[in-house]
Amino acid sequence: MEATLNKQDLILSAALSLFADRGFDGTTVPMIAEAAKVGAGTIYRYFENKEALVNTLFEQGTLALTEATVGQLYQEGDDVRTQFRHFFYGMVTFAKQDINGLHFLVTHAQGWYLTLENKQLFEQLQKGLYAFCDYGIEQKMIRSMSSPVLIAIVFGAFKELYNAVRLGGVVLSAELIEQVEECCWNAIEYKK
Amino acid sequence: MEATLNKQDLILSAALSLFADRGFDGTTVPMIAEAAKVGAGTIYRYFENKEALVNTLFEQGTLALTEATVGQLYQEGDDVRTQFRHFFYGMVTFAKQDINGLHFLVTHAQGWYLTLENKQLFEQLQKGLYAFCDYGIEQKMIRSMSSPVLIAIVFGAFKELYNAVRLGGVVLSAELIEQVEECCWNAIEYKK
Amino acid sequence: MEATLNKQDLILSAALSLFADRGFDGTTVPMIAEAAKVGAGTIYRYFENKEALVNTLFEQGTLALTEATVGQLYQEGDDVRTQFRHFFYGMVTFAKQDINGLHFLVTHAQGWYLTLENKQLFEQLQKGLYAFCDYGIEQKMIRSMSSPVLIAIVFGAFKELYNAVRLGGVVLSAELIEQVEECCWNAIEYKK
Amino acid sequence: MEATLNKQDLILSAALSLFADRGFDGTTVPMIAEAAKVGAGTIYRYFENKEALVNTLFEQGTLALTEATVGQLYQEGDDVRTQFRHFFYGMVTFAKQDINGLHFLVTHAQGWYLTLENKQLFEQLQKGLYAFCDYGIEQKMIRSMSSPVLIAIVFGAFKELYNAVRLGGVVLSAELIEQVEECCWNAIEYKK
DNA sequence: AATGAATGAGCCTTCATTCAT
DNA sequence: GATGAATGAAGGCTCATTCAT
Repeated sequence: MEATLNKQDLILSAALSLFADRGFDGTTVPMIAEAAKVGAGTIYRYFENKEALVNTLFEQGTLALTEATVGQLYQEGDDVRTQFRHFFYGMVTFAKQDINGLHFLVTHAQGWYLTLENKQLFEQLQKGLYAFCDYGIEQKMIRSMSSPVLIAIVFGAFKELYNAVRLGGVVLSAELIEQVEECCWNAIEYKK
Repeated sequence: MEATLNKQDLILSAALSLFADRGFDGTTVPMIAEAAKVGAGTIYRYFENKEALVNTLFEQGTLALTEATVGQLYQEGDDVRTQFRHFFYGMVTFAKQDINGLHFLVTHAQGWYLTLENKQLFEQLQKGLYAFCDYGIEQKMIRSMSSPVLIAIVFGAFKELYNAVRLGGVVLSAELIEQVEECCWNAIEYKK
Repeated sequence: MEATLNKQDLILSAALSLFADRGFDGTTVPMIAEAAKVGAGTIYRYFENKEALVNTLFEQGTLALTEATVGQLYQEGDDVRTQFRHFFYGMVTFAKQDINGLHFLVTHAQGWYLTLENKQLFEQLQKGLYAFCDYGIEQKMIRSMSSPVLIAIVFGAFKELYNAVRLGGVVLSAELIEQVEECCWNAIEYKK
Repeated sequence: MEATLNKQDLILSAALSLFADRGFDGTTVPMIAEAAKVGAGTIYRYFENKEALVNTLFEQGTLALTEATVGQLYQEGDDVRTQFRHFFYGMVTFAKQDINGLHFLVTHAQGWYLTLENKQLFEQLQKGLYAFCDYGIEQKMIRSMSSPVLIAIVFGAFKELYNAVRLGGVVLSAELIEQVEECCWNAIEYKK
């Protein structure tokens, strides 16, 4: 069944866990090899070096998160409140899929080892979210504030929450997620 | 003015910046020495090793943040809303004092190099904040949710915001801070 | 011929020479690596650290010397004089096999880096020799003196002699060895 | 009373103990400073560097041992047996004076840090002893053997014995010393 | 293709030596 | 003269990377 996981995926998956837990610099290639159950040399058949590996993970993650969030916005006929919900549940889905993926992305987004392309890719994601905020402000649905601040609030809250989940301190029920979504919306919604 | 800074403080300050930017494992002792403008060996006159250095910073930071936040709570005669404001402005003051300090703390709180004492110190801080949430819930001023979740939301938002400030993407005016404080309160306040 | 020597043996052999010549603290790992014609890192594939390396050598040497000396004693039917000869030629054989081995052992037997096990192993060797002296005294073949003193005399003489050989100042012929053996026996034999 | 010991002597004395115990390379300058109860910098007021310090000790020791041994030989009217006794008791006196001095000399005589002058000084001492042996052989009082071998036997035995004393395993009474002297003489005396 | 032994650059740390006080 | 804080060269050791099998 899961024998279909090829070596490259094994390596990527092992590396993601370790990077999320210990950071790029705190993770050694032998650690990844052992966790992926491959020889250390094998990693270099699939990735030019350790930096290429982290950049591959970062790119995949950023693209997936972009798709899961920005990609949910602007669905025809949706009002800003609904779009926000879609955006939020996009993050939830992304986070659920791989509890480490989100933490890896946010803890490695400023890494010195990231390529310019990947740094820009992450900025694109942020800009997409800023644009949504600006649209919501225009529609008088979202508080009139600098959109990076608004995104920081929502995204920061979400990120911290899932970090607590990842570390085992919090268990999220569907109901709780719904409440958190409401909290986040309350934080940024436009008040008459 | 600042010529009074002794070598130990120079080292601590340089290390804090570098740890905040590159993480513990991504920062080398020679990097710290160069940034502090001291010889590499000098660092070992003040700190037993690199781990002792990071633990000193972590302890100082955690104590200061505890004082700045939990220490602001439960002032006589204050209602929950006012206490929250004090707590929030405590964080603002802390963050303003050393823009790297907050980011350092949160990015290093799970580090393998932390002593048990420091891990417990940080947990104490969290527990203090949870207790405040529970009190607010009891007073029907804060939404009835698991307090770690509430703290994650407020603290995550704040942290992300100041990270944006640290990275230069956001400039905080007094007015903007006030608004953010309101946002955070809105996120968690009790709704009839 | 000796192309069969594996890396571990190359390292052990190079380390033995250097330790014998310069002592443990005066020998650097890069020195050993160069002498063994391996990379410095390779040494750590075979030995946990420099101390483990010196302890391996010490253990091997002590066991071999014990076998070569104490192991020669108490052969059935041998009188004390013959046993002494066997003991002496056991040392000769040991010293010939590796001219550095004996000097390494005696110069490192008090080292702070030795494990308790190795210190005890060396003490066992000494005790074995003491026991032989006590036996010889009982048989009225060896002078009645404290056995550590008797052993110090014979062993010290032998050791110093082979150190002179090692340093190139003395060449030992079979005949000379025989004479030295007689000298040593004369030193400790029982006189009517 | 002993306040007359100046700093230089304090340093020399502390260094001698430490070198004898841990060897030159295993002894650090701060160790010496602490044992001598002076600042580390003070050592450099009296000695150009660590090597100069060890060479000073080695020179003093070699000269004193030469005086104590070779200096006792060839006293008018003494036969070879008596001269040997004087030589032997010269060593005893030397060793008694500073139990570490003898061990320091013999364990450091091949050190890479010794100056050529000091190496030659030590060789002179050896040559003086060789000459005595040759004289004794000529007089048919000492066994006809290569004199370095004879010296190795006597000196090696003596050295090892006093090392045992130094390490606390053996206590030498006047009577025991007399016996050991006899043993050593027996080892090398001419047999009809 | 896969491995892991081997390598050496670079890390953390120590310590001989200097120098301002 | 005496000190010990400061330094940086060098040591022990790790680990990213290569390559023979």
